[in-house]
Amino acid sequence: MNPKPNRAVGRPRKQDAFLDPAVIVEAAWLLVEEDGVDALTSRTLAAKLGVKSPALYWHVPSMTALHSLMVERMLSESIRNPADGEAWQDWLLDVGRTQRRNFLAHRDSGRIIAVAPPTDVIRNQVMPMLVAPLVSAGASTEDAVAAAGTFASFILGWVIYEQSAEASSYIASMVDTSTAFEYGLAALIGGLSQRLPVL
Amino acid sequence: MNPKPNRAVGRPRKQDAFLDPAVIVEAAWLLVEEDGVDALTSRTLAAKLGVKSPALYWHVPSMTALHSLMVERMLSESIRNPADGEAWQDWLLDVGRTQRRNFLAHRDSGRIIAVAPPTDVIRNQVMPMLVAPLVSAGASTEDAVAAAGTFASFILGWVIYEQSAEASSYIASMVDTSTAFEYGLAALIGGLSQRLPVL
DNA sequence: TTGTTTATTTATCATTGATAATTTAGAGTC
DNA sequence: GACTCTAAATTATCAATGATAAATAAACAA
Repeated sequence: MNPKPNRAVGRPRKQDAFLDPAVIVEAAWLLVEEDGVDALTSRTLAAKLGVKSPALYWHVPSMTALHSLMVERMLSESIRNPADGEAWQDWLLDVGRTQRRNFLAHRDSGRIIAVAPPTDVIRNQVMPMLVAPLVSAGASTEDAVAAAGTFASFILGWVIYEQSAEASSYIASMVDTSTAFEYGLAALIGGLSQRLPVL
Repeated sequence: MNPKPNRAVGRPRKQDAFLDPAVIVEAAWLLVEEDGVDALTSRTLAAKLGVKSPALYWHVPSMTALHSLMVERMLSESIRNPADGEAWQDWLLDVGRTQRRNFLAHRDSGRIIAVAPPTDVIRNQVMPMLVAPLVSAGASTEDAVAAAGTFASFILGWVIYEQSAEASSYIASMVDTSTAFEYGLAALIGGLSQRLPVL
């Protein structure tokens, strides 16, 4: 249950805890998924890893930095390049669905994204993966960045509301949430298609 | 400087502090705008009001509830009904600009929205003000709620990114942020226009 | 064997949200 | 005017939290 992988060469330590940032991030998501983000404290997380809380600070500089790493991990798993010959609209539609699904699979992820500064990986790898296909399709950098930002904003905002118990029960009392998301996603991509002089 | 309005009838008290939720919310926004949301603690807020922190709990049940009231206040000031004969597209465009402007005028408001459960006022007054004009224009309830949710999600997500120093400096290094917002807002409303079978 | 580096623990802080117990001052009644 | 009642604050106090310093132990190098 506790992530205690094979001890690597040259690594030390008393018991076989063997921490590193990836292991900590993994455990952090597990903890959040079980008990919610308010239960994610340095002590509860350390306990889950069979360790005392100051040990975490050897590997991760702060709780905020950990939040950023958690987001980095989730985002990296939620983006892909278009397949050969895949229209950017189809690709973006699929990425939107994937992102919503993955974000919802990580409890409270919207709140965590909202407070976590983006890491270098997010800025230099993840975001470019969203922008580049639009540029490749013929959009200007300005338009592509605006479109990607619009898309990312919609997904983030949507998931925040959907993950809020009060907000989502309110929405769900009137519409099917997934249907509404599909509606919004299709509208957004449709609107972008009108504006981006590409395809 | 400190909000200490005219003492109302029947109200007590030693010095002339005279607290109530509205005064507390006002002071909370001032504090956040000066020092950021991380500086908003029960003690700093109480100090700003010339009071000790437990006094706040007589008027507001918790810090989270205060966040919700702060959001309620800001949202209430960021929505209006369409004017007579105003097309819903024009109205929604203006509301989008107003919301972005007001949200940005309240430092860290995106983060606060993300963690604050919606109040009854938000659910029963603010959101309906966004949905009703679309229904009036002929949309089904389902479509109107989906469209309003999409709109609100975009605004929230956008402001969260724009208020994040790291995220917005990254965006601003490539595009003019306001231009990009206009682009996204126009695209979204254009996409909704295509889908909502209304004029 | 001794010393160095890496990773962890113990001990400790200041800050925070929140509550209990206490106190003070208007308002209403007589 | 004295007496009470209640609204609204204060003082005192907690447990939880993020974080750091100091001590410690295991692996490795010499």
